[in-house]
Amino acid sequence: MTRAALSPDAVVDIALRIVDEKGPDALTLSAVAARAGVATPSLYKHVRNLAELRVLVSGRVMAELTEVASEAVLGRSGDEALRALMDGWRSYAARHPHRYSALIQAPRPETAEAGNRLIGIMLAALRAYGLEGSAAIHAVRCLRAAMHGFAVLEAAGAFQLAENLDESYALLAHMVVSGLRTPREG
Amino acid sequence: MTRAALSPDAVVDIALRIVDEKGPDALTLSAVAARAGVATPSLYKHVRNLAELRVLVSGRVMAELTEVASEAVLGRSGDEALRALMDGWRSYAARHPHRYSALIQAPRPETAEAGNRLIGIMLAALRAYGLEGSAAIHAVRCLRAAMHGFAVLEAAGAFQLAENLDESYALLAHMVVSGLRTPREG
DNA sequence: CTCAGAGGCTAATATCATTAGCCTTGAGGT
DNA sequence: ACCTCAAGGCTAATGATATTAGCCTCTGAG
Repeated sequence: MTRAALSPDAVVDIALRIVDEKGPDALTLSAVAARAGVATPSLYKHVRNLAELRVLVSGRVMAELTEVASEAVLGRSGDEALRALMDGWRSYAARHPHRYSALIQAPRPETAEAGNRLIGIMLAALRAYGLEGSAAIHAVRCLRAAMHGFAVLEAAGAFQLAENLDESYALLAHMVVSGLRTPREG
Repeated sequence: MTRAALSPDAVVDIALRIVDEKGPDALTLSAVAARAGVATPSLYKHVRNLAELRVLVSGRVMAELTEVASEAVLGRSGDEALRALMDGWRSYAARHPHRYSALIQAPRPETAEAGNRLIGIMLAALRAYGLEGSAAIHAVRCLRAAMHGFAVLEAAGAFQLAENLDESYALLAHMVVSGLRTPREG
């Protein structure tokens, strides 16, 4: 390494700080360069372009979320594991709303393995429900939709009323659990 | 009206067409002006700026969604109403994925009444479950999170596996219904 | 027939992203 | 001790885009 200086990871670090402070829309190469104390074009030595930087940021967020999720599930099973996963997920999103909003949902090869790991954790959290094959996939999708939907709306400040959000989320968790336990008619 | 020409509504129409065809990120004043056959600055005679245009677009989408939702709930009640609402919601999002992605969740005064109407419809769809006060609010939040989460992920192409999406969504609906019907342990 | 204003236009400015091409420095081989 | 070369910075230049200012021209109301 010819110089101390920047590196792709360092650029992503700075990007994350900007996202946290001013939201995903404020993530611009100019802003990153300014913080790095470097001219904008210099960043291209570390990152292909803005689009790629966004993907890298998203990947980092996904990794953090995976960390949180995996810790939540560790040593638990059944409803407890599921609730812990859901709580961890929401709490991460609530702690870092901008960062969570920077998550790119459209599948990208660069974040494919991180995404798969995350899905693996959800599958693990559902293991106790004895879902087979496709049933497990459907369950993961629903779990993901529920968690993500709530997280997005909460991060956007879309829940305006005074009612306690923890209670709302507890109901959401109850829906997931009872939906998995209750047999489906016809 | 001094001229046939443009109008705020016409501008939004064009904006919607662009969003539909190329996604929300392609919505730019240049693009709108080009389609309108007008110089970019002329648009400022009809719309305050790009941010406002986005809000107007979002308002239009919200109104359409309200229309779909209200039609779905009309003449139905109980599980049937809830499922019809959910199906209508998802089908709108699937039919117009870009448009759906252009929905702004952060509450804005300009779209407040449209949002309230939408929430009113969700409340109506839940009426048969006999929820009182706060309980109804929590239920609406969960319903909204579930529908929105699934719609966002589906629109983004986040569900990669081959499993049938209708089935996944049916499970989600089942979760909501059974969560509302099943009593919650303490 | 007049005239005010709605609605277009051009010119100008600022911010970004991105590319091209140059320069310096330090790590390693000789 | 040198030499070289590439990594990593830099400046200059280009091209979108948004936005503002200020001008011009119909058109419809009086």
